[in-house]
Amino acid sequence: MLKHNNDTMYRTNTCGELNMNNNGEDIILSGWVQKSRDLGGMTFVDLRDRYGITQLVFNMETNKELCEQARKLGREFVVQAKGRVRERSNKNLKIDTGEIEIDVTELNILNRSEIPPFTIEDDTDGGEELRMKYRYLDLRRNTVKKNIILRHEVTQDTRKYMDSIGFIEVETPVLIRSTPEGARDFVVPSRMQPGTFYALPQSPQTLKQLLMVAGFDKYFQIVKCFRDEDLRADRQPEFSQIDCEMSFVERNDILDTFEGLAKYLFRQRIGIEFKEPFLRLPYSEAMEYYGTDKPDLRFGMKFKDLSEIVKGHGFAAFDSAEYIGSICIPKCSEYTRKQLDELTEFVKRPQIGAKGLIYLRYNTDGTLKSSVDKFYAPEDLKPWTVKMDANPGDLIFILAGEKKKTLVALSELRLEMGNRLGLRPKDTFFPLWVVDFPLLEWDEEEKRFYAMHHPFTSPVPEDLSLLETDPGKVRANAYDLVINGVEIGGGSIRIHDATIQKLMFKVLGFSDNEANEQFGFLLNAFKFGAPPHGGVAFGLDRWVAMLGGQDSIRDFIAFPKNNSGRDVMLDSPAQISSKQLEELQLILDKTKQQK
RNA sequence: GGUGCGGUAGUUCAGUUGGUUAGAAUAACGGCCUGUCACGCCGUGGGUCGCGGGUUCGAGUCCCGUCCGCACCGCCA
Repeated sequence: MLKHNNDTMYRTNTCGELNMNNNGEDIILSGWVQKSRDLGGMTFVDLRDRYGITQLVFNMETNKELCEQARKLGREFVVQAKGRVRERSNKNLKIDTGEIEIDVTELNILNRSEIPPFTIEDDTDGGEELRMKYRYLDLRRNTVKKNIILRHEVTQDTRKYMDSIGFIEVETPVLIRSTPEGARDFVVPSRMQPGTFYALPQSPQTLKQLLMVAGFDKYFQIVKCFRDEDLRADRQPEFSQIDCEMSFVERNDILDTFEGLAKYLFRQRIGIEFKEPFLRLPYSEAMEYYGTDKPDLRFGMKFKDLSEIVKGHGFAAFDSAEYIGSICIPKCSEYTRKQLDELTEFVKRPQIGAKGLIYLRYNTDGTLKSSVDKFYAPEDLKPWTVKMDANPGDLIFILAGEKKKTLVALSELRLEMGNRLGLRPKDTFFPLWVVDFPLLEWDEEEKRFYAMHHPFTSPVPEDLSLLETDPGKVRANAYDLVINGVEIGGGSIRIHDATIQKLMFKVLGFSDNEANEQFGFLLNAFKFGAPPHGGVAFGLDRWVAMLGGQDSIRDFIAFPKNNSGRDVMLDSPAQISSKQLEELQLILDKTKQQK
């Protein structure tokens, strides 16, 4: 190790590591001024860096000049302090370095700072917009900093684990070609071939399949993906995936392999051990019992269909309904009229769109009280409680209507009740695989099938014969990893047979020519010995946010975009010069621009 | 593309039925203070009420438009 001359050295230690073991040592610290407390005769300065905070002390009696210098320090000044570690007379046990302080003998201002627009503290006074504009200041805050560090740890763990089981990381290009299926592409104009465009990958899907053809039988990559669609708290236009693909595997090989990764990350990062294999729930059951393809199974409230029991009593909303779904809320029979009205309003909101909410109180004394007593005598209501396995003290909610919509509404109601009853704690995790998704989805507007996952997804073998006769019934050999109601990742066994791939394109309405034009490179590759293969991709941002106990992925990305896809710090996207436009042979349609 | 909520001091917010000089906290600045760690006390400065238009004797407040932010629906294979 090089020996440094202390006169030329910025620091000997960080602001997070000194304690009583260092008592009496001469040290140098560099960092930012978090706060100073001027008591007249003496001044305390909290010096902060990535590692923590150390208190500097200045005393009027021992060094008047230095103390006055310290008084002039502003927040976020970058300073270097030389001095000696000593025990505090008043210890602060809230911080790691709270037993010691630095008796400063020399103070150097390395850089000054303007007054920051918000406080650099865990509980900042800054609003979201301001924090994003000054993201480099926001990142100095503990809460955001530790999220970014967590992300680092998760990516390191992932690389370590994947390497240990024989996967190799391969980088795939970012400038590729646009494909018509799926999300809207981000597009980059080509200068050398004016009038043509690259597209940024929505995922390296086809490229990783080509790597399988190339014989790299276990591939992974932590990779940026791009989708030009509207944003949400858990959706950014550029995001990162842990992208994986394997050859000579069937579905269960993949699920087992990546269950291993999931368990490893939970164990390493938050010390949670999953001993049992993850539940594997067919899509059809997820929809029937939870009304969603990403159920939160931290709590029950499974749906049941009451159609057979409740129809035929003259209550039109039930008698005319395609589906009558019900959930049982434990121990809520005492819900007030106001609470029930609130929940009725909740399900009637336009986003949910239920017509109304029927309730049945199963009182603790065994009596029954429903909002449809006019149509049902108590003895008619009794079978409801039996069907729902309800106990005295429970509350039963019923929604009726068109099946698809009602399931969605019931799902929202279930989650709302889960929230209200505190059944969705941040430190509890219920992972599961949802399997056997439908292969295709019918688009009523375009009158054609779309691939639910993507066009390279293999049907489950026993449904293959249906592909030409009844495509809507075909199940895909596809799976999602769902944790706490969040889709963390998904994948499938791919088609590796050129004939089936062609058939798939045909079902999707591609002519041979169109298929060749868009995906010829893949179909060609399949002529040269494509191994059976499949894979999965995990949303890194969502996974890290989940481990960090938050819903929004924004604070787990160093420089995220805002709700409208803008980077308010860089002020991007932005206009480009007319020279740039000329080079690209692009002309803007001024009539369509607002400014 | 749509729905809801919001935009007032550097910052976070309050501002009643439309009515006199738009407030609080915090931050900043000045003064006092020798064990603070949300230090304390005294004082000072600080406003394009997002922007444009309208109604009115009078608009932060009501109306219309617009921009920006957040959440959601559509969208996201």
